[in-house]
Amino acid sequence: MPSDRGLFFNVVKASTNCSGTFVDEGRVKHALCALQRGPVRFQRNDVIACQGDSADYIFLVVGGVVRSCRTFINGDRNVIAFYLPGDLFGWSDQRYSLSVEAVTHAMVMFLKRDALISVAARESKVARFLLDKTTDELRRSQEHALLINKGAKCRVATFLTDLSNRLGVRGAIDLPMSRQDIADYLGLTIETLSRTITQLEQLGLIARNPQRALTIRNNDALIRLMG
Amino acid sequence: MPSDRGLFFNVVKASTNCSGTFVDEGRVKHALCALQRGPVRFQRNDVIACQGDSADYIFLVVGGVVRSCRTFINGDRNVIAFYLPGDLFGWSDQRYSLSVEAVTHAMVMFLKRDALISVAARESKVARFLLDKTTDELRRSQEHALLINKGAKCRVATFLTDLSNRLGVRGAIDLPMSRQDIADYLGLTIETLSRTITQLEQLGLIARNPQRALTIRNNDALIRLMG
DNA sequence: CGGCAATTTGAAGGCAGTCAATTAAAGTGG
DNA sequence: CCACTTTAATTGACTGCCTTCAAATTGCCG
Repeated sequence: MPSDRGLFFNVVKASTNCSGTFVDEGRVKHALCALQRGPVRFQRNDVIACQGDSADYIFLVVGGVVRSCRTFINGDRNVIAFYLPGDLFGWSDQRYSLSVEAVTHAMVMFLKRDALISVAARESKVARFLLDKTTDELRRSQEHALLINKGAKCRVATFLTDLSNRLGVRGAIDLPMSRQDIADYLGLTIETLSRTITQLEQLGLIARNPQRALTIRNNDALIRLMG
Repeated sequence: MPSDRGLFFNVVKASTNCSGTFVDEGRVKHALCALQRGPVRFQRNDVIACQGDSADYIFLVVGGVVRSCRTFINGDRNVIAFYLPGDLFGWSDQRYSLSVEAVTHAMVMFLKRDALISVAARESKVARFLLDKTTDELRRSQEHALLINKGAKCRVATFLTDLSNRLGVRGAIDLPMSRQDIADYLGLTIETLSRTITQLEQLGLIARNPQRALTIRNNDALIRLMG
């Protein structure tokens, strides 16, 4: 793992996939170092940022899994997205409209938004990085909105397939998040989620493992369920 | 209305809200002119871009209303978003994952994506403009995903409130889109949508007008329904 | 081993969907 | 301008999926 100092620079550099193309690597590195705070460690379910807080920072996940969600006055909660290492998010003006919380133990880097934008104004590689990350998240969000109109089996099948892709694992998926997290993300109750998982198990598409892990037994059938 | 030539430049300039801050206005204008095609006129329900097409262009709505949607093999359709004049959208790599269609007669400007990105690399104002538009759309998309988990009355109330805000009208809203469009956007059937509108009417929150127009009679109660 | 939280399973109810019919509105041709 | 056709929108009756409420089970951590 790289040193914390310059970590964000390394992420940008790796992401833009073009070593040595910064006009002045030292200067860029220095600028990015100056605006980064952390990474900060968080425990499971810690609140990283709260809806309503002044939106001064953009977040970069360095380790673990993070969720962004909204909690309503009646206690209902919706999870908007899960973020994995390398994900950059948290664009708001004025105040956060969503809370950010640690799903697992997590390491998160805080990037001062204004400073980040002014670095982007000088360094087109950084600007490009921000745009790429944001369009990625937009695509994800749109797919998420589409997903919520489907039946429970499709939602769960899609969730499991996407997650195993994002985690880069084949076969056994060690679910980082609770049933409640998944249910709130998929717009289901935990009961319906649990029943749906049971159905997929009985159909032979997946198997339950110890801990929270699941094994995909019939990937093709799972993908077919996604429609 | 401004001349078509340099239209995109004028949009960027107006949006960045800082006249005279481009280092070389003439050069920037020339660069932006070179990458823009159109605006092109479309009739109601015309397909502007089709899911699966090579994603070479970004779209800027100049007039009318546009929708982006996905149609599934079984014929189901979901509307992801409606775009109004000034909205910029269509980020995909390789191929569009959504179709873009005219809701009303519409004028759309086509911006070559690669050219746009390379202009953005040289002009930080343009890069900032792209990032702002994209984060705006991301916020909208996330709110949309949240909306679909709510009851029908809340969805419709939120839709009407948001639309009247975006259109900048008070009282009477001349709905630009069909019931089917709205239903597909809200994740409801047209029957449920129709019944819900009737309910809101009977509650005295809205009134039906000739054409497709609606009048908001009790804005506070409508906002209360949004939760 | 005991206690608490998370998950699973069961039974009953509600909200939106489906199927079908009616009404209203928009487009066409005489 | 009106009769006719076609499409969009509304209304009704019934079904089904997911939710709600409740209980049992499992798993985790002291």
